[in-house]
Amino acid sequence: MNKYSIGKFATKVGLTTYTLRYYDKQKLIIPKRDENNRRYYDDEDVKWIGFILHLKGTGMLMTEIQEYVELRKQGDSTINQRKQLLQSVRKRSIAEINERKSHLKILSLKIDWYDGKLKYKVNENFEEYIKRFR
Amino acid sequence: MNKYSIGKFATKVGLTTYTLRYYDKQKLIIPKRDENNRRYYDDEDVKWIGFILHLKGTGMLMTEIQEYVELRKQGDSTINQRKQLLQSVRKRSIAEINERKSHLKILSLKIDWYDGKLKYKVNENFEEYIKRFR
DNA sequence: ACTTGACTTAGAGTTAACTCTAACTGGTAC
DNA sequence: GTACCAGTTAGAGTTAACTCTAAGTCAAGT
Repeated sequence: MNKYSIGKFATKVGLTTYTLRYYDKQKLIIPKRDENNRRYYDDEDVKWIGFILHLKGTGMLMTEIQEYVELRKQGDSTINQRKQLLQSVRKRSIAEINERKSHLKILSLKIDWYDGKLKYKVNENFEEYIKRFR
Repeated sequence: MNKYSIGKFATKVGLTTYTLRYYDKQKLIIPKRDENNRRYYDDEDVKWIGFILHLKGTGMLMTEIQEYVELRKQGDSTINQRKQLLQSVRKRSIAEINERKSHLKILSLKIDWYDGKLKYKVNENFEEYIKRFR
């Protein structure tokens, strides 16, 4: 099994040693220690941090990930709870994406409207323009 | 033309008076003043704050909105610059959505994997499971 | 021997966008 | 006449997630 010092691991996963010590303190990922009390990470940790980064990428908060870690530590009896936790994050994340998309649509319409002004010298105001779409 | 005090306007647009004074200070939306130096907002401001909130909703930063405001103040000669600014925000926002979606896909797969464990007592590990999709 | 990289605790600084408090003034409505 | 809403400046506090510094120790590698 490969062993990585905090520095090597940081490079491998694209984080800084500061962040990793911070995650350790926050109990997101707690590495083992060698005989000199130095942290070392293994390939399981590579998988685990990878998954954590996916969770973060969905907008899951650190406190929620901590909760997830707690449940995980308790073993298979908490699988249903973990699933529910992820489902609620999923729901929220999808809602956030949809909201952002709807704002993005307005922004896109504004760009189109500018295009109309620039290319065809259209002079309808944006509020009227926007009504004709959506 | 309707006039709104800061309090009425705050209620109307769903912000607080603190936030509106902050936006004033930040030059996002600068209302007119009455004879007693009190801010008042009109229907143009309603439209404008609405648009600002759409911009914010796309993830556009306040500094970028300030830049946009600056250009707008300079009149029609800056339309092309404004369009370009919005296009760059649009591009970034779409990229962020796509990234979030890709993380969300992994999270969804994990939920499905939990389902397999719970309903069908499947025992394949997640890393193997995940390889079969995407 | 010396550099490098690890360790510790404790706490300060950063970023973005608010959010609120203090302490005071002043016009409007009931 | 008093409550209410507005105004001001200045600055502190909040949230999330880092990010970095200080000041010191300790062990391995060249």
